[in-house]
Amino acid sequence: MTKNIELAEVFTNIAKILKIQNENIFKIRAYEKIAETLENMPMEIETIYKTGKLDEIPGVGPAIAQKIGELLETGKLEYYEKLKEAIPTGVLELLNVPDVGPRKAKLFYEELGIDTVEKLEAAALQHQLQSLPGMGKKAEENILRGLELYKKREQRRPLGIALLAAEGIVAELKPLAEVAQISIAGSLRRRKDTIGDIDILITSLKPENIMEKFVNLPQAKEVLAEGMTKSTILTYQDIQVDLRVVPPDSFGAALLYFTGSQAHNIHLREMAVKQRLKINEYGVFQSKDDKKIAGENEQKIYEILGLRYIEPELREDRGEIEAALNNRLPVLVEVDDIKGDFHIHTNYSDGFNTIEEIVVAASKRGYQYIAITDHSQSLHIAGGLDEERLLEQIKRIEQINQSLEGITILKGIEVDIKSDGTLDIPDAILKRLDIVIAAIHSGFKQERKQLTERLRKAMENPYVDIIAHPTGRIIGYREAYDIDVQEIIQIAAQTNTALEINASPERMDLSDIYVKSAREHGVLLAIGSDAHQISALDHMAYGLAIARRGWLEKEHLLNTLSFDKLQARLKKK
DNA sequence: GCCGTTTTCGGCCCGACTGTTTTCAGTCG
Repeated sequence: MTKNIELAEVFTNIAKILKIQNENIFKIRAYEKIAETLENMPMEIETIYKTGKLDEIPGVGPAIAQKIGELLETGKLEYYEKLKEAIPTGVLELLNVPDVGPRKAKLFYEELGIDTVEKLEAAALQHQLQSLPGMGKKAEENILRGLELYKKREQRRPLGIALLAAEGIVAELKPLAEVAQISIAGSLRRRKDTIGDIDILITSLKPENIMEKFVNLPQAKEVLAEGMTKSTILTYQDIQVDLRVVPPDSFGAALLYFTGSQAHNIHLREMAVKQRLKINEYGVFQSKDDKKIAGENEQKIYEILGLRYIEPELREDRGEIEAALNNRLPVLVEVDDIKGDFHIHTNYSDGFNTIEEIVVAASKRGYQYIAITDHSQSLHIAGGLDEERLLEQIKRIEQINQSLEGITILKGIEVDIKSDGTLDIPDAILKRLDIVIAAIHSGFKQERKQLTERLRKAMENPYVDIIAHPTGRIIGYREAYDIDVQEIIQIAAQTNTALEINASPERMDLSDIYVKSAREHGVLLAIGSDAHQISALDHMAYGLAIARRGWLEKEHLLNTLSFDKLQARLKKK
């Protein structure tokens, strides 16, 4: 795990403990902010520390700079150790139970010695909570329900899963006569790679029927809350869905607010305050007389603040507001810009479809080219191709290509990078391909240095065009392997190797912050669907989401090149 | 604890809902 994430966790926990201790909320926010900054930073904090530039990071002052230094130098933090003596880490876990916040956690710990979720449940079942000050029967019941939700609550879902679920619900609600406008909001609208819950926004003057329909949806397993403006259900997939209804003239303000991110919203509201304005989910208001001056559309709200419209994918407070202010927002790549797919498997290895079936499907999607990239021999389990079968496939593709019009199949391979960094198909064969993508599929547990060197060696190979799924993470199943992504980006720039945005919903690799960093280092990105069947060609949309979240314009993406220009950009074979 | 196109001290985003309350605290997004 990278140091950034480790440090972020320490600062998050400090914030939680301080909350329980009822410290100054702004001090707490300072710790929360640095934790978030660390999580969102593509650079290693250690690198910045070594160059003595910690204080250039927004939100880092003398106190936090000292703490980062101490953590990096000693691996420990005296201040944090002291705090943990007062509030054990187990108590912090209580905060993850819905309806338990810092005040109740403190109450339960101090009055009943509750320092684990298990103890909390036992106490609730024995009705020990309802007699505590400020508690009551209802409150205790709510905690029990919170515990059920806590146990059910899955990890964050891949974007692909959540998006399908949300689109299903929108399709049910949209036809209702009372619905004026409907939109997906929240992190789903921002197309974040993983989704906690689904937010849907509707405008209407008559919400009753809409709410009625919503809580009785076939997808709804359980109703968690039901009100006039806000209801929450749990689906059979255990995904929480929030529906909010506002009047039509607040659509823009509500959409802005419910889309977030929270950091983006706070930044906008701070700007508004300086202009003697107030923004809430109903509109933009003048401070002097509370007069509403905007609300019906998002664009107008940005305009009033002196900003260009900011696409949802950019709203993470990662510099997009400053860019909008200076008219320097990227012109994000769009779906129509995509001319082809660089990562597709067939039934030559572990895919389901034939080359012919895939090319027909790709053609329907308007692609100019696709790369057939089956696994190579080391991946026995996936029926990887040895030299002989690869040569056979090359021949086959050349045959098929002769009969095609408007689309070309690129002869390719997803070649395995062996543990010593060599490839398991010799250069003499790679040379005969149009495109080579290389990937690590084994030896994930190697040391950081060794893994990074492995990738370096692969990128230095004169025939390797793209590194597939560069960090190897699988969402909810496997952590990224321990590579120095920043160094990989630099090597990619030096060797003119593209990095893949693997669009498979459980991979989504590279992730947005590294994509943005790659862009800044002049590295080209290449989206690959990693499709193993025709329907998965549509995963391209998820790859595009990452590209847009990584600030990519058309020119940063290999997939936007016409077939002719693409050939000129690939390494010479 | 951080920060500065009114400030190096005094600010720091905004509101809904719920439950236990006689006016508000806690939680959530």
